[in-house]
Amino acid sequence: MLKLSRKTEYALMALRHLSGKSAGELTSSKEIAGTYRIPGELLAKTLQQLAREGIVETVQGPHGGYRLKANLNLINLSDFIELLEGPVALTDCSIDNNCSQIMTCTIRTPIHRINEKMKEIFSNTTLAEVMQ
Amino acid sequence: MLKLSRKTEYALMALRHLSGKSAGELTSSKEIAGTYRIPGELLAKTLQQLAREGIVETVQGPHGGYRLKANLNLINLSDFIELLEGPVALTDCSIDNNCSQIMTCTIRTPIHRINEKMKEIFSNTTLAEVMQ
DNA sequence: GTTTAATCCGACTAAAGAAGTCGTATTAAT
DNA sequence: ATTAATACGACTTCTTTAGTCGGATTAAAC
Ligand code: FES
Ligand code: FES
Repeated sequence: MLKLSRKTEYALMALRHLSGKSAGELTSSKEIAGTYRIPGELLAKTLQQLAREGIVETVQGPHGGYRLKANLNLINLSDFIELLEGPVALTDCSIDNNCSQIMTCTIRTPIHRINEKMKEIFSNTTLAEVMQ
Repeated sequence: MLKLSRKTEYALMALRHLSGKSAGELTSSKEIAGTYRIPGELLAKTLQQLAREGIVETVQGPHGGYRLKANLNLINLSDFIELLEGPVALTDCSIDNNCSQIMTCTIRTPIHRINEKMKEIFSNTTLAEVMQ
């Protein structure tokens, strides 16, 4: 139904929170979850994923937490979404060819065209812009 | 995950099939389902919905079936998708305000901006173009 | 007027995906 | 040693989507 997953939403909110902090400052996932009433465990896992991808940095142990690592001006929304929820594809066949309709489908090419335009919007939007 | 539902896919394929027929000619839902290996009952229900919306016309009884009614140049993809699967909204709050995060959310406005661009793409595409 | 081949439509079930929870391990400051 | 944080996989629950079924209606053909 063309909706972003909550995971993506939470990730964006977390990044915005982090980008409001002074450089190097650490924030616990608990603080963020508490502020926005987000399920803590879920946010934690999401932040861990962002850490693996080099978007945030983590410090373990008491007083540990997360802080921004990547430059949000250099990450586009398309890559970010694909990171968290897989390929941006209106249909299965938009990316790979695992679509069950592939042999008989008559709308593949036009849908693909629209898909490209959609991806373009996301590609042309940086995470920094989403934080504004 | 930003994917169209199968219902929408099937509906588009059916419309394309119908638009290949000569004006006034009837096609049974069974013929279409058979051609593209689509579950018959599901396609039938979808066509019935399109009929209620005035996009196709139906004739009951033996030798009955469906034929195009609306001009596909005059229907945009945005309306079509919304007809079949509800509002095009990246988040719950993009349309109504039923989002659970509404009080604390910090990314509402930027997401809304992107949502508008996305809808614009769909609005600027007619069904006729998708049939090409 | 009976049979038949189609649409009609709601209710149901099954499958898939998303969201959230839990348990346990690791890390490092105090 | 204790504590407060991250790390991470497995699990459960919830929601949505996909598909099926049963029975009604319609109208052509015989
Ligand atoms: S929808 Fe996948 S081939 Fe057309
Ligand atoms: S996602 Fe709904 S208010 Fe932000």
